[in-house]
Amino acid sequence: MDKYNPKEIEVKWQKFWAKNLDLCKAQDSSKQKKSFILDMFPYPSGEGLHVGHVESYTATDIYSRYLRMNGKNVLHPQGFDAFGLPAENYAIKTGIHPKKTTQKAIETFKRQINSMGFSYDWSREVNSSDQKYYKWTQWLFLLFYKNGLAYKKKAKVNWCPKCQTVLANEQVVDGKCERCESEVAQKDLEQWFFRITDFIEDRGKTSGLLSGLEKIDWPQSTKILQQNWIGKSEGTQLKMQIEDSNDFIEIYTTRIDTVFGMTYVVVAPEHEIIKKCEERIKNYEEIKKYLAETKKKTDLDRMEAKVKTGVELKGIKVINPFNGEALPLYVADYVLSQYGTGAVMAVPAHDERDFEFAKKYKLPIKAVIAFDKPDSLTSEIFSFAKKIVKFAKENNKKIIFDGGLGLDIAYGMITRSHVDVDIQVKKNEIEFWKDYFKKESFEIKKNPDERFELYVADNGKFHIDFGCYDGEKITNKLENTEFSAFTPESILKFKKTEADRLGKLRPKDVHDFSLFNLMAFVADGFLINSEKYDGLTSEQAREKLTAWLEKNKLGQKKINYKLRDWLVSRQRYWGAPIPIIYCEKCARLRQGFDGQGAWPVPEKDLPVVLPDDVDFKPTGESPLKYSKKFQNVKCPNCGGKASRESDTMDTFVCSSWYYLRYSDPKNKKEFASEKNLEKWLPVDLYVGGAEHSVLHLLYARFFTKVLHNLGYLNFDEPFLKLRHQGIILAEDGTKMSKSKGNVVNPDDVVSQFGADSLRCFEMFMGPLEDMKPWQTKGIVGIYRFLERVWKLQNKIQNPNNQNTKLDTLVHKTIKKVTEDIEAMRFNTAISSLMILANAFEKEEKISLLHYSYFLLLLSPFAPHISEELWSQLGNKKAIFNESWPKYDPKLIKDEEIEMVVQINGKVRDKIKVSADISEVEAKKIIMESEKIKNYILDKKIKKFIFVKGRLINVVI
RNA sequence: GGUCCAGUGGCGGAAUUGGUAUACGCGCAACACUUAAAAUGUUGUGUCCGUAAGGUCGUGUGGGUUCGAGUCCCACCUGGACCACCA
Repeated sequence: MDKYNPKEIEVKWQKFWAKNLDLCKAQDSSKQKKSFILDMFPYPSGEGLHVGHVESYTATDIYSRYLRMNGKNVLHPQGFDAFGLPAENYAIKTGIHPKKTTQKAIETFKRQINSMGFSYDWSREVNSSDQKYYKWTQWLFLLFYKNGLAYKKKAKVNWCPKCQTVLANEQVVDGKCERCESEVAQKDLEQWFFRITDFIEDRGKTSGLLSGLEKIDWPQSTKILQQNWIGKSEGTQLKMQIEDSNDFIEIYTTRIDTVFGMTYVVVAPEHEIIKKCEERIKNYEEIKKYLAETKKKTDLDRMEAKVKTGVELKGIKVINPFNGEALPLYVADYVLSQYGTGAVMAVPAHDERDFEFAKKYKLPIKAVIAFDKPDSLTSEIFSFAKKIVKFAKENNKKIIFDGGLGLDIAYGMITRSHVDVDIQVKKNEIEFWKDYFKKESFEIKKNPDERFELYVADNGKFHIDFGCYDGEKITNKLENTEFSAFTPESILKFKKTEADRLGKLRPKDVHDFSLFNLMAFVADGFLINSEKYDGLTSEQAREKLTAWLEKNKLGQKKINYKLRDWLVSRQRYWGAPIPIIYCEKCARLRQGFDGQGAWPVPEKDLPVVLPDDVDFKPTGESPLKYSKKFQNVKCPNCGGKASRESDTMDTFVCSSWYYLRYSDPKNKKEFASEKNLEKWLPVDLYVGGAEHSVLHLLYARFFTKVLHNLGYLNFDEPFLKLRHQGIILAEDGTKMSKSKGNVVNPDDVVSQFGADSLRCFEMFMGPLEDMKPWQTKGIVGIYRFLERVWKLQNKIQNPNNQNTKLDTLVHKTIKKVTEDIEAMRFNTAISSLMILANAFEKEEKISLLHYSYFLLLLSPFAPHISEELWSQLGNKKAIFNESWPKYDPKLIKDEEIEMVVQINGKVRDKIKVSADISEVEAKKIIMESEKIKNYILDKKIKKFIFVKGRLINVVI
């Protein structure tokens, strides 16, 4: 036998698999049950494959191989998300065409992927920059267009000055470009959008982007992320008249219950009312100046500004329809024009931002929500405290008394005040006080155990934390307070310090302290200062107030979303051209954009091919505009001279439907045939990074929903089960990055240890979804394990006497590995394989059967070595399409177990007993044990707890 | 600021979902093999006390529920991820 030489055997078997393509091939016509196991197709970057890719691809490869061995017809394809900015930017720098760099990168990726032994069905490879693919991306665009789901409009859009293109909202992070991190500016441009907002809620039989989340098996965190991104909020839209005019301002609020606390109104700088009322505004110059200032600010500036700014529109008052109050109107950039109506009612007593603004401009603060009645409660407990003190004096007892109002904090704000009383009594007088509190109908919940433990007494109105002291051991807090602490002054002081400590609300900011008592942000409560609505709960009030508005035609319920329509056009070259033709002549016929007639490219003329004769230098306009080859086009309607849309599509459009194409990648007539779509989709398992939680995953769901709604698909969620792989960090715990030079190149690892070691190591590092640091040293452990597996073949011999202990372990391992793969717990699967290998090593001889089982279990993880050892055993068939072993339930049962003997829950002994020992027998055995007898001595046994096959616990 | 997640040896991480905490691997130590080293193998490896047998404490901190808590509940501390002026 030779030494374990991964280099040699890995190349050998990769060649074998490449020659026997059917092994990986998904069978369109097979009757076996299908399973579609998908990786997010990679962007073929020049940097090559990353260990992070290897992690998720290994996971899906193990799963695919496992399913194949279980007789499933598995579709496990791979492809390339080949359009995108990096290749184009590289082209700008070097002049090398993106097509070339992309092609080269794809070759590298494929070489690296194949060197890992992944069992992809390459016959179904897709490449989004291939015209055979983007023909269908364009076709889908037209389908959207024809159904009113793609439209062009002038809008304020995110503009990245460095990338010289617009960006989707989703691609702007902290006001910066997701890609190059330069600050994003706002520009008014005419752009193409997809109506993703039409699919937030259910549409016919198609479930919406929100409700669809309920029926798919995705990580909870990802679902929540999508929900938050969609940002549904239910509120009220309210019309408010401008004093002495017929103009109205419409505002949106989720807290109409606080409407009586409105003390001013604010509009966004972009709000139309400013222009509309220009003549009436007395300080228009000042306003103009402010608007100019805010226009200069980027979104980032606006967000980072810690102090809110704004200017009053003098001469204009807005009327609160509920009480007729005329309120001042402000323009301030803390109000966003894109959300709601771009105008808000300001309730400084109950909204933090309004509060801040009101403080700065000295605007009135009116509280209209209370949370309980602290004043009445305070007086009640105050009188009770007096009563206790009096009683103590009468009976010559001494107590230490501390108390005050406590503040409950939620959302970082005060939501409720409650009464707290701490009483400490002398230890030897505790029985006396217990009796007293019982008489006062306090429930004593827990016996204080005659020590310094508090217990809670509760009479339904307030509770008392009750403890005792013996003159020495009292808490610091109580030491100096005796009962003098409990005064109205001390309560106020307590509240002040509490608020100071929180740093949230400072009483000095509020003129009237009783107001502070009642003030709270965010939370619901009871209405006060609200005329006939006083006493209602916030929830009741919202309903009544909205109903009143509806009756008077001043407002209605309104649902708002944060999600906007998806901006899909890009002023860049390396993407799929948008298949639209503009004709000036036809403009009258079909008013489109900028007075042009916009015509979809006829289906027979697809694809609109990306031309080669372009200058990549970004000018702010699409490079395609200057390609003669590209622009030389006739109007599909009148045949006259026309021009093409020169923008390309966001690469996320290409990746929103690629999974459908895998079912029928070579189809020239359709994006995929109905038959094949029905055969393979939806995707059964999708694995990829959590960074795609909103962008790609939301867009892909949107595409599926559109196609379902239009009758092309019979499912409305593309990915039934989704799992994320965690990021692999560099050894120092930081992110791997080229600039830091701490990137681990899979090629290096493969040449040193082999692909099997890398695969197994990445799976062994920890749970798939966890973020985990790379450990170069750790990989030798896996290599040693595989080396030992290699050497184990020396021990194969068919021993006559069956080794039942090993039998049990082998079958237990089959069970464990099977369950772990199903649940994608690959780390523990490998560890149980190691345990079995260690057990084999301890044996002088192992049976061929046991070893074969082991290899079958190992093969999805380390396919090369398994295949090699399998063939060395003389097997003709590749282990690749062997059957997955089944465990024998009879064999996994231990005959003898170690029963744990506990005394009061502490392990005191372990006794070897038969596995199905009964409680009676177990009792008998332990009562005879000397060790246990010593513990029990003459103590009374209260009871036994017996857990079959596990432990017995003696309670004394 | 909000939301979610996590905190277990020197390190990566296990723990049948409330039942022997630290599986498996790395590292470390001793020994064997060797002229020597590497490689490999064997043994040991949470803490404190003890020659030992054995015992003590022990899963971020403090409390609670339970015969029994890494696991459940409450409060706090620390770290991470995502979102963040969305009215």
